[in-house]
Amino acid sequence: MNQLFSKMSIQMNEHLYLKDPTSSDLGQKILRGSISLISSLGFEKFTFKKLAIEIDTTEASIYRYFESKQKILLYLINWYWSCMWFRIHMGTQNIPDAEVRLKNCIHILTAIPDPTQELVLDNELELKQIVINESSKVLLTKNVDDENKNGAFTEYKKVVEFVSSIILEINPTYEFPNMLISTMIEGSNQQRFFAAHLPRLTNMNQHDDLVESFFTETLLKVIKHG
Amino acid sequence: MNQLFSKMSIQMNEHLYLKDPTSSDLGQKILRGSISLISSLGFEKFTFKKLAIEIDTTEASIYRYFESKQKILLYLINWYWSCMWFRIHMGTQNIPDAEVRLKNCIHILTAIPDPTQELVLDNELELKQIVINESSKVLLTKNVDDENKNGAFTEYKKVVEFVSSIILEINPTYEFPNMLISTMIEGSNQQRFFAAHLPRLTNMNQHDDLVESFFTETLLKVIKHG
DNA sequence: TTATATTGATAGTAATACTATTATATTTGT
DNA sequence: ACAAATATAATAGTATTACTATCAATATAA
Repeated sequence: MNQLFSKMSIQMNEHLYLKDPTSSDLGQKILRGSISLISSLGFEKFTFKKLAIEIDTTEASIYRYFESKQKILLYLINWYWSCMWFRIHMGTQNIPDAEVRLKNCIHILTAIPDPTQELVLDNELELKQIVINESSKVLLTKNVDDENKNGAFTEYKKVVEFVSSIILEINPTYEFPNMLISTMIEGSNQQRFFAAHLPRLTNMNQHDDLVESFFTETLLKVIKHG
Repeated sequence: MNQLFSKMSIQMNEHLYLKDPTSSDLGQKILRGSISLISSLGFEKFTFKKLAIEIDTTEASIYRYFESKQKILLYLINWYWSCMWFRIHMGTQNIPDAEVRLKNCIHILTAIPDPTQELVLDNELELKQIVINESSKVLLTKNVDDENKNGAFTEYKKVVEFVSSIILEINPTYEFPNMLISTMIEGSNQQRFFAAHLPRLTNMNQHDDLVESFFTETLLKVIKHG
């Protein structure tokens, strides 16, 4: 049952749920339903009531799995980052050249994955869209520190540190590897949002996707001119 | 009365309010009060009821100035960007060397302003903090497109395009000036947030501020190695 | 087959995001 | 100085949200 959603098994942080949603039918309907509703309504208009109607259950039942809609979103985002962590491992194994490894990571972190080849989760594309549009709504809150203590962002931090270490292999004197990677990750999501809604803030449109090439060029220039 | 808050007069987009809040005593109390409450509570816990109590008026009176709390936040963000636009003009006038102009812009956009020298608004520091912590909550919504049509982001876009044009003066063949500047602006805010709450995503802490030096170094390397 | 856990059905509460109405000040034009 | 217009205060009310609580029905496991 664990594999229903994915080609890999993911161990999720237990502070994010009250009852493991992968362990039951209803739990999985909650995950599926929330992905689809958050995508379509946006996080502010997404409610447990609406989700209950959508998946034909009751608010009370959903509350047995998740404390709040914020926790569901944290769960989904964590799930996405576990998936990225997995893909980054796959994409850097047995590659001796650090620059090639870095380029693979940049690709994984900034490009929209090719649905015929690269997907690790069934709903990876929808999940990525949720990360792009909604993740700052649970990150930029007064209780980040509590969520952080509970490990809500561990997977994300692991990814950033892993890629930063590749940068240091290429240029051991480079001073800002973590800043560069977290800027790239957040920036790539923002640039996609801007391309869709505020194109004057970018140099691209929705049809020619320059995100990966922009960040690849930027990072290599910055790292190699130490 | 227009000058009560600032050393410059700012013409605010009239789609952002129902009644000009700079035109009355109550209006100015609403602005002051919302800046202080949004800073202390965070945007999600900020309500018109709480603001009404704080400034000793009623919800109904506040609703005569602003349609919703989202509009107040948009107003404040717009105000901040008008202020940045003004500072960027001041900081680039009569400077023939494009690289110096660019460095001044990077400073204005990424550094915390020196309170004894650089402030243009009384509440510029609080406003900047609100932009750092809250602006994505009105940007990343399903109605960005409507707000954008109403001109809610015009000042921001003007700033990005102005600085991008300086980049093109330095290197006319550079392909991604707007992406670089909007990534820098958003990134500098995020890096400050990370330094305060998720330091593993950065290479700094709250006490040694590397944001300006990181972005100055990055931008110059990227632009000049065409 | 009895005990246990899981879900459904229903109800209820406090807070939020508003709208509406009327009364009371305050300002302004003449 | 006074009527007219305007701004604000006071109060009430509604639909929705974000929960909590209770109890019955149903599936599952010992």
